[in-house]
Amino acid sequence: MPELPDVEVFRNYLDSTSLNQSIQSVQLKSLKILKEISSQELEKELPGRKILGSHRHGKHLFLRMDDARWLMLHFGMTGFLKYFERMEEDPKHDRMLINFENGFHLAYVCQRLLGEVNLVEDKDKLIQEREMGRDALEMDYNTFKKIIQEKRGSIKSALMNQKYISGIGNIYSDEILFQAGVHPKKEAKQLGEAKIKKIYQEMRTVLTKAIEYHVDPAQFPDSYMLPHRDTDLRCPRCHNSFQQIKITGRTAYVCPHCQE
DNA sequence: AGTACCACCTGACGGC
DNA sequence: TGCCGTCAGGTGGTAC
Repeated sequence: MPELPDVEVFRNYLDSTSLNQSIQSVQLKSLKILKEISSQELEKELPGRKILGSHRHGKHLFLRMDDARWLMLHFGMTGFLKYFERMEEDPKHDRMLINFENGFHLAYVCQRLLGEVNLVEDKDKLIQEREMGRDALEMDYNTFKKIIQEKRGSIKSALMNQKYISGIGNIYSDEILFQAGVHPKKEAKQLGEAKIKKIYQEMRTVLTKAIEYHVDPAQFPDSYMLPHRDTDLRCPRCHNSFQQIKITGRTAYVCPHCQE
């Protein structure tokens, strides 16, 4: 799931459930989601603290703790959050459990263990150290244009490169390019200014709308690719079949008739 | 600076 | 029922 819109939905979910509550205890159930920090440190440092707010950068979620540190969550390909009271509701692949003093629990769930949890003093320093690009929804047009014009390779891999633009993954890059009528294999450098502008506008529209629809494909307009990806595999415009091609190892869906 | 390929992981699905 | 290959909305390393 977790591209920019998914993580924004997680953020809203967290904000409406888990803020300003004292943490009683924390359990790490898998060490594989930890890269820079030990389970002992998390289990020792978080109890007694509260989450005061949240910030999203691309696909990363940062939770601001009341000691000014940041709990960083990345969701890999299969992660999400769940807030619940009864332990029977604890999801199957819970990897970290935050137990609040009010009796509720927040689970960080990550089936394939490709996500990461970390606790840092300075989130901006981490963003810089890990060379994360500007968040896709925070990026102005001129910066976007410069990035696209300077990149070699396909427009799809340019959009998905987190080092330049943070937040867009396989699904939403397909959707943005479908809406813009641009073929994902098109060389970024060869795009004219009108097309770059169109892609930029569609990037904003698609990501914003996806958040509004709570990333639920059933709520997307029929004119979007997403609802058709897992069903009829047909282009809602021309009704021809979507083609599946490989671009830098990922499966891209494309309508050869509507995208050039 | 690109791409191709592998690795990290778990699990679902189709073919035999 | 079981085994096997393949694939999955992410990312990082390596070789070319």
